[in-house]
Amino acid sequence: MQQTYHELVYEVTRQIPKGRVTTYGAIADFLTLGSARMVGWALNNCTFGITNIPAHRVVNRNGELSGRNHFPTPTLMQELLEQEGVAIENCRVKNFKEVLWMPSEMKQ
DNA sequence: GTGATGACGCAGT
DNA sequence: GACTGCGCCATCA
Repeated sequence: MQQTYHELVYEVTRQIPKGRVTTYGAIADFLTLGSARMVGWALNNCTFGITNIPAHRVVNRNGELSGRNHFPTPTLMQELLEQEGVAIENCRVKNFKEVLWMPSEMKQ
């Protein structure tokens, strides 16, 4: 069993604290994947069985819920984030900078 | 085996 | 400040 990108991405995504969000770039940089696209691709596989992966906490560099279209319902992502205390404005994370969480914080 | 696509990011214009 | 084009690696047709 090889720890592919998905495994790593899943693990990192699972470590995202409640009320916080991270970006594809942050994960890509932390895992040194080389490109944020790999993260999106990995999460795409994750949605295959929406397990315990809070993919709704992963947004793009702009803080936009770019992946909402891949959820059962486009609003689910926003709903979940709002329930966790993350303010969403026009499909974008409000105070994105304040709720932004980086994988490196996981170790601290 | 080749071409196109993907839940993105960055540099250049 | 906003938009466009290119690159990243892997998977699918």
